[in-house]
Amino acid sequence: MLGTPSRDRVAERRSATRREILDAAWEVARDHGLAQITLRDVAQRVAMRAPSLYSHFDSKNAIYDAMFADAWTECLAVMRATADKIPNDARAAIRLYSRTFFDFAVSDLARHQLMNQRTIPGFEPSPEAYAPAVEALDDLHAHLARYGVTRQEDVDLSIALVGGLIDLQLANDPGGDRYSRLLDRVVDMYADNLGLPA
Amino acid sequence: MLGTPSRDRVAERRSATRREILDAAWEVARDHGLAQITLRDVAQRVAMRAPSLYSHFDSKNAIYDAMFADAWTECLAVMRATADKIPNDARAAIRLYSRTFFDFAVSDLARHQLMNQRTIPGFEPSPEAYAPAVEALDDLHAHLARYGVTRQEDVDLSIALVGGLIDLQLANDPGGDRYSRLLDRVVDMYADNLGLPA
DNA sequence: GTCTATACACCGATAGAC
DNA sequence: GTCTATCGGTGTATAGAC
Repeated sequence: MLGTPSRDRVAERRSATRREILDAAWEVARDHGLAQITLRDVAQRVAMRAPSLYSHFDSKNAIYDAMFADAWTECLAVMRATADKIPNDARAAIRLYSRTFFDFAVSDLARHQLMNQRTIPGFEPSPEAYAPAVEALDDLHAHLARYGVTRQEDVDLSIALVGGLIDLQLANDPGGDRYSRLLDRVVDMYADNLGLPA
Repeated sequence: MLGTPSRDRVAERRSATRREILDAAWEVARDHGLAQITLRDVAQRVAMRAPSLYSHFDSKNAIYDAMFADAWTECLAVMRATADKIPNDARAAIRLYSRTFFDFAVSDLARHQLMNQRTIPGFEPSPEAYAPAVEALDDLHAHLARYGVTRQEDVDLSIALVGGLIDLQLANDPGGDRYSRLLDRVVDMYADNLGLPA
């Protein structure tokens, strides 16, 4: 069948177009803010009209959903990339793990708002988009378990401690280190409280 | 001047109308979410048309601004109402202070989003609206100073610790106590780290 | 002064031609 | 699959009634 592209080629082109749209959406989010994304603005950056986006995404929230999956997939990759550099010492290990997540979160405000805050009015991530986030959480549990930290409330606490610093860093000193430099201290407080060896 | 209300009466009526509009706005925020406030919805609850609100507020953001001042003024009042119940013991005092703020924040999601997060797209509080927030922060500094906690980074840390728990409580277990019950433990971690007497 | 009526520009979303 | 046209909704501005 001359001139008829294979089914794979078609699927590949569709997937590439989806990727271009998502990249454009991230661009808009970083330029004007996550909540300020408009379909017309995204469409313009991929040389389309706004309604054409509906051929690739069911709704604006579906774009947010794919971006949510994007963000947590990348986070998972970053966290696992440091997994083999993790030292044996428990405190040093938790410090590195926390620092990696902190730096990842703080380096992109729009991404952090999408991943960790409920800043978009009607948006709730779908179970599929949530999957990599659950995977990252499972990794955290496994990571802490290596040092004997297995109680749910202890894991909850570690998330609260790091999250509190991230939020303030982004809100009150974006690009600075006012709260970033408190991270190691907080991890040590945490380790002390759990009775981990100094 | 029979039938001509005094200047005071007029100002009083205007102020009362402003109050009614703000109360209606809070109602909408709690019913549908802070970002879902629409002028038409607020107007309907005070038996007006949307454009009439512009006789009392310059813009929608001006309503958010007045609500922001509202929230921090109330917070300040709540915090000061417990000020005379503060025990002498440093740890117990910081525990009570933290608990009071935690409970206040957690009891109203919309209010917390307005006070402590940047969830409304174009909104930035005016200096006047910010004043009670600054006052509350000054109170916190003075409170901690009574126990020898004066370094900026130590104050920052206390805010991050409590704030991290508040955010997770509202996001992951609204109405529950999953993170609330970790608050005293966090305060003790903090006190230990600062070397406060046990 | 206060409110209404009307209008504008923009948004997400849909219908239908090609 | 992409387009044009359009719909109901939003915040906002203004002219004019009372």
